[in-house]
Amino acid sequence: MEARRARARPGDGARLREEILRNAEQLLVETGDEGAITLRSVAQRTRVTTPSVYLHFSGKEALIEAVCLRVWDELGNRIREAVGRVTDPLIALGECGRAYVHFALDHPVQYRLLMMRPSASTEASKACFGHMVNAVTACVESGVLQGNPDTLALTMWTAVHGCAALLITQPALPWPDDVNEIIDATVRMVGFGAALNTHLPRRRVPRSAELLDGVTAAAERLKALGRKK
Amino acid sequence: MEARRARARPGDGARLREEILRNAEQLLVETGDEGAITLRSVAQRTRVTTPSVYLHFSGKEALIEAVCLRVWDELGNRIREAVGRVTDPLIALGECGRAYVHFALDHPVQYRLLMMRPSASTEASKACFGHMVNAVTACVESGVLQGNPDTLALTMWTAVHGCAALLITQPALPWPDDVNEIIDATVRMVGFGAALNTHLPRRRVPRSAELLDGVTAAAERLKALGRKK
DNA sequence: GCCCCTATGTTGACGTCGTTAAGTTGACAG
DNA sequence: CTGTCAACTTAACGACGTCAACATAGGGGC
Repeated sequence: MEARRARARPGDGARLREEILRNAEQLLVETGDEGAITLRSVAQRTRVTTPSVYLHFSGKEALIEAVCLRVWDELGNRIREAVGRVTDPLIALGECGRAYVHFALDHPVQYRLLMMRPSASTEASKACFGHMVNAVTACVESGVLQGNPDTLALTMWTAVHGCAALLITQPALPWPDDVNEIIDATVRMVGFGAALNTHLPRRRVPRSAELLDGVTAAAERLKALGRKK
Repeated sequence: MEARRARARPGDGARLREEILRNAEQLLVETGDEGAITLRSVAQRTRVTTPSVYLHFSGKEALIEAVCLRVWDELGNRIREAVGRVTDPLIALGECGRAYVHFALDHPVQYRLLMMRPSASTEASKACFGHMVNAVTACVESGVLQGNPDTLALTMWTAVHGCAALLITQPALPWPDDVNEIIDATVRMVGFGAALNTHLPRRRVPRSAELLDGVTAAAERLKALGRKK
C-alpha cells in the first residue's frame, strides 16, 4: 500500500471532508465523466480507504449532492456579480444571462451534473434563481417588463438554460463558429421577446404578416432613437 | 428458475431484440429512474439470461442508445405532424414549439435520457432538428424572420428545450399552476423576440427606456391590426 | 504519569453490476 | 437420420456501493 495520509486530530476531521469534495470535483473535471466519481477512486486520490468517506458523507449520493452545492454557490456568485456591474436594469438582465451561459460553458461537466440529475438540490437552485428574479424585478419596476417577476424570470431562465444545455450536450449541431453569436442571439431574443410579450394582449397569436408589420414598426422606432442619441 | 421464454427460430432472433427494447423502455417509465435499466433486470423481464442481451446489443450503452433512437423518432414525428397542421408559417413554428414541450412533458424520463446523456445520438437529433429548420425556413421565406435558418432554429430550439428541461428537472421552482402559461409565454417570447431581433441592427443593446418605447410602438401597431380584422 | 474514551480511521466481507469465455440446445438442410 | 449453426445458458471475473467489526492515536480527568 502506498503512503497513507496522516490521521487528523480530533475535532479536525472536517478537513478530510473538504479534501474529499475537492478530489471528487477534480476527478469529475479531469475525466469529464460523472461515472468516474467512484467512492473508491475518490478515496484513493485522498489516500484514504473507501469506507472512510462514510465518516463525512452518508453515501455516494450525498457526496455528489455536496459537490453540486458548491457549484450552485459559484454560479449564484457569478450571476450576482454580473448583475451588480451595470445600472440599466435591462442591460443588467442581459449580463445576467450572458454570465449564466458563460459559467455553464466554463464548467460543462459540473453544469451537466447540476441540471441533469434526477434529484437536483432544490434549495441551492432556488437561491440561484432568486438572483435572476432580482434582475427581473428591476426591469418590472422600470416598466420595461410587466407581470409576475417569478414567472417572467422562469421564462427567461429556461431560455438561457436551454442555450447552455444544448451547447454542452449536442455539440454536433450546426452551431456558428463563434459561440457568442448564439449567446447574443439568445439574450437579445429573450429580452426583446419578453418585453414585447408582456406589453401585448394575451388573447391571440398574431399571424406572420401582422407580426412582421408590428416588428418593423418597433425596429424603425428603435433605430430612430439610436440616431438621436 | 421461472418459466423460460420459448427459443426463437433461426433467422428470427431479431424478435428478441424488439422485446428487449420494449422492456427496457417500460422499466424506464415504470421506475422513473434511468439507473433501473440494468442488463439483469431487462433480461429477467424478457425471461432470458443476462448475457443473451449481448446477442443483440454490444453492451449496456448500445442498448440505451437504441432506446433513445426510438424516442428521437417519436419526437420527430410529433413535431412534423404539428407543423403540418397549420399553414401560416409563424403559427406553425409556434405549434412546433408547443408540440415539442408537450412531448417532453408527456415522456419526462425518456426526454431526460435523450438530452442529458453524455454521448447523445447525434444522427437522430440532427434529423429531429431538421424538422424545426424547415418550420423556420418557411418563416424566413415569408419575411417574418431574417437570417440563417440553422442559427435561427438553434436559438429557438434552445429556448423550448430549456423550458421542457427545467420543468422536468426543477419541479420545485415557483412554476405557475397551469404549465401552459409558461409554455405559451415561452413560445410567444421566442416568436416575438426572434422576429424583433432579426429585424434590428446588431450593433448595440438598447437601454430599457429605448426598448420600452420601441416595444409599445409595436404593441399598438399590432393592436390596431387586430381591430381592423 | 497513567488510563480510558472518543474521534478517526481500517479490514474484511456481501450482494449487485457489466462483461466475457466456454458450453449447450434445438430447428432446419441434406 | 445427422450434422451444423444460430440462439441461448452456465460459470466466472473484477469493480462497484455499503456495512459490521476491529484498530489506533490524542487529549482530558485522576
